[in-house]
Amino acid sequence: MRMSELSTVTGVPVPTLKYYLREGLLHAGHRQAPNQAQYDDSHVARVRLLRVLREVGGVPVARLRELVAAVDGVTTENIDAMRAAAYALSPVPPRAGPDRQRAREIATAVIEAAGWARVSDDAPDRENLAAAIEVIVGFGTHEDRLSIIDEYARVADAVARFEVADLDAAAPRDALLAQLVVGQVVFGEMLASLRRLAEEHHSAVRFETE
Amino acid sequence: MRMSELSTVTGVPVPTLKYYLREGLLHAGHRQAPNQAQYDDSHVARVRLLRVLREVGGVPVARLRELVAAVDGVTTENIDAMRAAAYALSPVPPRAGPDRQRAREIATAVIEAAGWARVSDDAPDRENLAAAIEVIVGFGTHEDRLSIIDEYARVADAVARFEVADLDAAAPRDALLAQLVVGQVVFGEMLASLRRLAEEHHSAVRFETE
DNA sequence: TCCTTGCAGATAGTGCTACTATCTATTACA
DNA sequence: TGTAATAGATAGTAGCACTATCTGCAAGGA
Repeated sequence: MRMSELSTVTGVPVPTLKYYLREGLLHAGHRQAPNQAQYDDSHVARVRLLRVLREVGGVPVARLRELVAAVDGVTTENIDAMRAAAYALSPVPPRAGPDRQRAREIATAVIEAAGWARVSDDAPDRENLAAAIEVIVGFGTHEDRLSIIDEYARVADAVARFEVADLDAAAPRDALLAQLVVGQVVFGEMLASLRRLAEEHHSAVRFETE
Repeated sequence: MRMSELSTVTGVPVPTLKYYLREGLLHAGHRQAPNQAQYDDSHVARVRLLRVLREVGGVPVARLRELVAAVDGVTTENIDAMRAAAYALSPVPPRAGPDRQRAREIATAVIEAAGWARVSDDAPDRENLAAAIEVIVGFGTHEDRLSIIDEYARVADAVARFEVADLDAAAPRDALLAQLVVGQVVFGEMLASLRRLAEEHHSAVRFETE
């Protein structure tokens, strides 16, 4: 198919497709002449993945680039590509405050308590977790808030267990990673929405009846 | 205190404070001369709230304006201010695809099944939830993925229940909202990090041992 | 064959957001 | 007294994600 057809099929304007090509987010079409190229289903799939990540996941284009590099890497094992994709979805942790070191220790303890032995030492979410814990520790006077973290970890474990089990191991890597990434982003957004809805309900119950 | 002191106390540059004044996010100081005004603790609290919302919550300034209107409204109840804060934290839903209507019906059913009767009809997260469901339905062939949504809702319910119980109802409104926002955002980030860590562990277990 | 349409590649421009800088006239305070 | 700070107004900036325009060339129907 030609670019205009790719555009109509995906609903993405031609200039935007060109932009994605320039940015290396979309692989070039099969060149047939200096100014002619053919696109196929792999392009359609890639564009759809990019749009889901941008629109649903709010992933910035710079992140998409790293992520796409992981998806396209031919030399790495599946697990390495998946790890790279997962890392690309981690936000940049906020700058450390005075309690960060202590928070890091708590984070390590939480990960150990959850039994996540296969998490690598340089996983960026170790730092993100520490950053969140630092804020929680620094904000309230309640030390007992920390007891809830292991509870959260159990919840996360159950969710992740389901999602990983749901992956289709036989799928080609593109599809496998797309499934992982879409699962992470979309299910993550869904959980966030559900959480806000639940909070609206419970705060209404609490503050309207007092 | 004068503006420069407000600036050093909050860590926000003077031009930014002036910007917030212009935008109506920060109430004017107590005027003592045509070019002199005094600021007090209420200004410090407000600036802190604004920064928490912007930096931690990523709330756009346009949203802050709505939120501040709710906070400052003298006639509104706490619950209205809290609802406004919660709405400000909801992302703008992606544009609807062909399955959105069906997704909306599923979303409504999920909310009902969870027992969240106090969620208002115009809660933006109804649409966000529908958007996420639409992607899930549209992406995979598995219809049985939908069964997990109620599971997620139960998790969200437990989390929200804890967080709302932890709020200090006696605190001044700016502080109460800051607490709500920090709770929502930070606990949300923490849960997301834990989720990615758990996914790394479980996918390592699954894909390295196969 | 002509001629309209589409294409690739390059460069430049747009719209939005959240500040940031500069200017003027005035005031505080060491 | 004079330096620094202030309010208010206006203009400028940086980053992001596109979007528009231009050039030379190719494709495919009339």
